[in-house]
Amino acid sequence: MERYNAQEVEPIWQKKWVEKGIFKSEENTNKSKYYVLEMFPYPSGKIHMGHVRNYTMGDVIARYKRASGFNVLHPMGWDAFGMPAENAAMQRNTHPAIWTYENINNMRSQLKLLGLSIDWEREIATCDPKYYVHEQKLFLDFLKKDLVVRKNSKVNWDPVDKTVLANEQVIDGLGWRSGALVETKELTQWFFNITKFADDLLLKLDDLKRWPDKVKIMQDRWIGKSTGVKLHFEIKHKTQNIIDKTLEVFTTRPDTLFGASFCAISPDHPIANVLSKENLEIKKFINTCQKQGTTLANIAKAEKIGFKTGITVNHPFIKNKELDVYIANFVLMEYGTGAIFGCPAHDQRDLDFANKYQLEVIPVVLPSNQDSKSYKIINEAFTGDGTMINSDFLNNLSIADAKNLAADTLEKIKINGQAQGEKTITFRLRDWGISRQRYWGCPIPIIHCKKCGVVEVPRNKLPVTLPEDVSFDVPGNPLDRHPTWKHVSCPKCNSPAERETDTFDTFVDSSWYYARFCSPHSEEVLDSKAVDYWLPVDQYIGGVEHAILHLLYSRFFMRSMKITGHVKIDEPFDGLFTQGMVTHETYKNTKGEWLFPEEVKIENNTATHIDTGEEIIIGPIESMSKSKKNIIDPNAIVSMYGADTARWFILSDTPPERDIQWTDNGVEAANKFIQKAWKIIYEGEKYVCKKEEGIPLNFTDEAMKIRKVTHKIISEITEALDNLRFNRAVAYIYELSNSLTTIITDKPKNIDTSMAWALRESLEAYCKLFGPMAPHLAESCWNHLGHTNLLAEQPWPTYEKKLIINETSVIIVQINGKKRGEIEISIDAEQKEVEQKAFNVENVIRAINDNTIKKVIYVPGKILNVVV
RNA sequence: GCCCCUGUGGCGGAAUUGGUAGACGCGACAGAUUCAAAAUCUGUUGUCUUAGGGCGUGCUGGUUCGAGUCCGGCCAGGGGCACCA
Repeated sequence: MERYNAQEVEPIWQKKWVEKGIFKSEENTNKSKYYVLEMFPYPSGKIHMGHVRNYTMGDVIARYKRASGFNVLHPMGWDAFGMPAENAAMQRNTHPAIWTYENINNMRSQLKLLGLSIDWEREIATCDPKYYVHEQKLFLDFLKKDLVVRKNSKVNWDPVDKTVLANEQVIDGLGWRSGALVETKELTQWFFNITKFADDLLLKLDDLKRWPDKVKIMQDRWIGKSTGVKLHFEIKHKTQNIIDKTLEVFTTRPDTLFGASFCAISPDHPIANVLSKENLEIKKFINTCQKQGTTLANIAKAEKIGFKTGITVNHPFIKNKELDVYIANFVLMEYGTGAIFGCPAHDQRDLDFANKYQLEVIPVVLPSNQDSKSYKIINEAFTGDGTMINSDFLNNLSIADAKNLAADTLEKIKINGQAQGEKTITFRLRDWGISRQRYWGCPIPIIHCKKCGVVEVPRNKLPVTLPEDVSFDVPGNPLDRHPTWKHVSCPKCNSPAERETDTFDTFVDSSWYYARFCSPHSEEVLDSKAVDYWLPVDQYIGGVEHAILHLLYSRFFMRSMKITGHVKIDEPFDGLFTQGMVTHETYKNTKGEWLFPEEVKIENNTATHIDTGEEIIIGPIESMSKSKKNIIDPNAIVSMYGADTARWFILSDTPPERDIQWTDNGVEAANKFIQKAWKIIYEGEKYVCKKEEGIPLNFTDEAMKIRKVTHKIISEITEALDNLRFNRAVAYIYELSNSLTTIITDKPKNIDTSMAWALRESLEAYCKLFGPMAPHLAESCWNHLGHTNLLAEQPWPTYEKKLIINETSVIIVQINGKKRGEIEISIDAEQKEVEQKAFNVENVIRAINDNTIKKVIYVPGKILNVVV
């Protein structure tokens, strides 16, 4: 027998698939469609094991669905804009475009080695003007429908690099590259009006039945809807520069108003701002708060500090009661109105604050097990359910009723001609800022004219492309300092004007790429026929790290594209699957330096350096990362074992949503299977009938046995793949392998025609079943069984129901819930019959002994439990 | 602090949703083959045992004829959010 040589064989099948174009997809309204999509990669230069896992899983689904008769769309592209290209440009003095396209070429060829069933003719790169011209059109469409707003916002500004930093690039208040103290700068920026859909984005989460709950919960909390009351406290005493007559406060607990003992505003509140100008101590205090916000977050989190402003407000319900207004470090300007009233008894933060400044603590909610006279709050606020006390007209009500009554009452009271309070809904979600002061992104198609203001670039002048002659040797945005690029004439009045030099956040690029894949070459933004046919994505697969932003932005884009008439539906992804990470042991030498796995030799649980023999410490298992060097290069695995081994390993043993640990033993086992399967087909083929032979009338018991196993396993694997349980599918493949091995190693000499037929049936099903997971091997096996067509074009095997139902079943006999024996009996046997047989089992007789039988429970086909 | 997930042999993990716990794989041990090794194949492999069984799914209590699965309380590990009024 020839050893199966994956490295030699795999390219041959890959070439055949391409030649026959079997992964090309076209709209075909006669067939049900199935759109499989994996999150497209950032072209960093090399694929990593995370990619292998992601794309292998998608490929299994794509191949399985294709075999199951679906018209499958399975495209691939590149999330090609973004900062790493600019960083590379700075470090290596190359152009971002050159670096990016080189990386794309590398990664494309690496991905192709994996034998993925991708329609490469649909490939897109977001940095391609042919792609982003449509993004610019979409932006202008959104602008017309008021989905885009322009407003001021604070950004992290690195004064050395002269650039805006993302939050994650600010480390302890310093720029990650320059180390400069990051400043807060106010810039006018473009925003997508995502808050417009806040309610709908929240509500429709319920309809996403095939999304992980985890992701839905995260989005729910991110949107952060809360219902409450916006209260206008009348300001009683104030300093001269304060012009406000009321202090606006948001609360979800209007029921606790009678327990209010102070008000507090955020250090960033406009009133605090005014005060800081007239009072140096307040200014100092605010500065301390702001420092704590970034650097000392962990230390400061416990301590609640405040500053008494001297301003007081009137209590809305209690005449002549005034509350002091503090500036407090724990009040956030970004949430609600940036001001609160404090009810220490029923909010821990407020209680901590009140205890520090000796403010009164009035309990207004009484837990059911407490007495109102003795009930006191000392160090722990009570946030549970109860009845109202010390609350005048709210007394004895439940919290819910008190909330309603308090809110209704506030709406009726008028101060300064307006209601004192109104029911309000607030969201944590804020509008999506999309302006980035960077070069390597999609230009925002806007021109700023001194006379006409903000002017759209006319559609026929799109795309606004990036200038190529830029340098990265000086800090700052190359678009801004380019000698000619930004200077244009106003499309409206023709006078000198300037281009917008900001580019889009790269999340914009990835918020609609899945739609563009439906018609990647269309002159329109989206071809409605294609989009209506293919969308939504039936199965989207990617890392959970995109649970919020990318997925929420995409959901926003679909809604917006619906308003602009590009699509007809709201939700982009019908099914979502978030796969786990790939992990590996870590290795360090005694100096504490990380080592690559290939530098380490492990014997009997002790590790030594492969060259020097020095002692190596085996560290914890962590997700593969360059910094810890615990990485395995997919290329190395593919060139050593072939793609099928890598694919097989990544699918085996570990459930796909969990982290998978990469081990050498695991890879060996995967490779062993590849060889074993080939051997089964190679040896088994000697005994099978001709492929055109018809089904025999009768089967021997032996033949029947293998047929039954085969059909059972077809049904199991079908179910496993329907539920993305790849590890279980692999286990069932092994089971069939074992059954087939037994037959083949027995080398049946007088094989009869029914066995020859059953064996062919089984071997062909076998190939088809592992086909989606090890596609190259499957083609070789299919070919060896005498077929000249491609397995990738064969239909998924079906099972006969009657072959997976047994005529007899094994009934477990229990005494008091403990297994005491088993009997085999016809599937439709009556309970009486089962009992009779069971009571003749030696073990059962012994166990019952002299005890009297109290009760007998019979679960048909499964269990007979005798209670004695 | 809050929320979510996970906890089953030496290891990765199965268990049709309340019905034989440990499928399948790895590792280990034994045997076959071999001059020998690798590879391959065949067994054995939760644990204690007086060989009848006993005990076993993080701990603990409960519901049930019957619990890995359901409910209450805890413990541990991982992830997410974090002063959200």
